[in-house]
Amino acid sequence: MQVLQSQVGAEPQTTGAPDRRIAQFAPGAAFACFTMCFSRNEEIFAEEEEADFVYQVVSGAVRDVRIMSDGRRQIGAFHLAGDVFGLECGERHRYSAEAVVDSEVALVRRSTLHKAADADGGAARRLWAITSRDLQRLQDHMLLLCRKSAVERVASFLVGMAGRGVAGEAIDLPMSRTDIADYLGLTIETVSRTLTQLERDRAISMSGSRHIVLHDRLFALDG
Amino acid sequence: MQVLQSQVGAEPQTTGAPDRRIAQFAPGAAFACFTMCFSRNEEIFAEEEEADFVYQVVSGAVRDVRIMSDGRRQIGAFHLAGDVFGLECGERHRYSAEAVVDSEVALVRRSTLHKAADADGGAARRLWAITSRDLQRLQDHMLLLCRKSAVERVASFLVGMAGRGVAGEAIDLPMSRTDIADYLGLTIETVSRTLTQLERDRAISMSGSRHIVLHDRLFALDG
DNA sequence: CGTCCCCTTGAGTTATTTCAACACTCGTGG
DNA sequence: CCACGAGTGTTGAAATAACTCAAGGGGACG
Repeated sequence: MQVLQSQVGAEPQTTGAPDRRIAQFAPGAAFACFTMCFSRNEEIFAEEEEADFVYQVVSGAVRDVRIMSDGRRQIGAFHLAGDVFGLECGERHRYSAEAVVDSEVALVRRSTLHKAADADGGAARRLWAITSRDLQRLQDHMLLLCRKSAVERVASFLVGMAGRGVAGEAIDLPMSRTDIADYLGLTIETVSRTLTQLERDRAISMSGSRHIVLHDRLFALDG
Repeated sequence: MQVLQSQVGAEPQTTGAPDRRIAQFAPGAAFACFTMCFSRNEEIFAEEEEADFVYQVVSGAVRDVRIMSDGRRQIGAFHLAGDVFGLECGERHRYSAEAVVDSEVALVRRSTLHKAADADGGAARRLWAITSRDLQRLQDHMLLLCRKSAVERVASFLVGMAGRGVAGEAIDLPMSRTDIADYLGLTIETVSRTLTQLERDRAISMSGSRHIVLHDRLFALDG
């Protein structure tokens, strides 16, 4: 997956050391950007913060987080290499974003995008398409949270992750059980037990808690 | 709330009898439209159907519905007078829409909107803003489905509905318990029991199953 | 070698669901 | 006017999926 033009030689740098490049958000939507590196669990932007930038994962993984006043946490999405995140039509971010593992991220100024959108209907429509795709993903995820069992949630999650990586049944999960639980609306114990059960049922194989091979029968469990 | 310009004299008509008007989607976003009436439980458009039109509720209420192959149902949103729904960036609808009660709906051709968007960045951005607002509502709703208890879900729902109607603590719920349950990710029994409990706790008063008066303490339960 | 973090597993608890019965409203038709 | 049935909402009792609490395992790292 080509994320950045002239990506050759893009090595992770220390936080705050920018490097000018071009971010390719979609076919026909390229923008001047610079890149930054964030270490594991570092916050990329905060909820309610001014949305001065739009982001794209170059390498690593990012999570969208919302926290309730009493500490209950929800993860709205995971972003992998190539994914755009933090794109807001309004003035402020509505969730915070954190690096799941050490990650490199491309930043584009929001003003750049909005200027392009105001000048050119085609550019505006491409931004709209990105938001629209996010909306669709959320709708699918809402159905999961609304009506699926724990086994179905975990199965859907694994199948979804498999569909995003390189083809093949083996996947690497960069995120912790806690992250998965807060994404699926379960507890870490339930996630852990469910994975164990899927392995007992020969729907998956695990080697280490983050490397999982999916078997055919798993797809039947993805409600 | 002004929904249609020259709305005076807009009487419900039989399904399929169009009437040319102007739909005011947002400040600065007005489009030629016609109106149609749908009776209770009638389908307005189906999942996967070509998205030839965009809709706005004139009167009544509309629900977005998704159904799983085994019959499990989810309601993604309720739309009341003034709300725009069925706006897609892609070619097809991703959920079906049904009238909750007898409703009048304004229709705008999708091609009209897309032409306006391609020609004018400002128009495109206003469409983007509508989708972005939907996205925000979905994010809030996801947090509810992910982490809130039954009491919190029902309380949030009531407070949310109250915020959409005319000011005041009294609200009319046009939708059935089944609709509420499928919106909140609960069963009808749990919704019913929770409402009864809220009334016992003097957080609400009910007169008939669809007319509810909210008391101050309810807002504390809205997690 | 000890500590920290994360994951797993077990046992007991609980919120919510499931199943079943009953109440209420509203047309329709005798 | 009342009987009837369909549709909708409420309530109770039992079942269960998922949660909570608690303990232990294993790898990474100083």
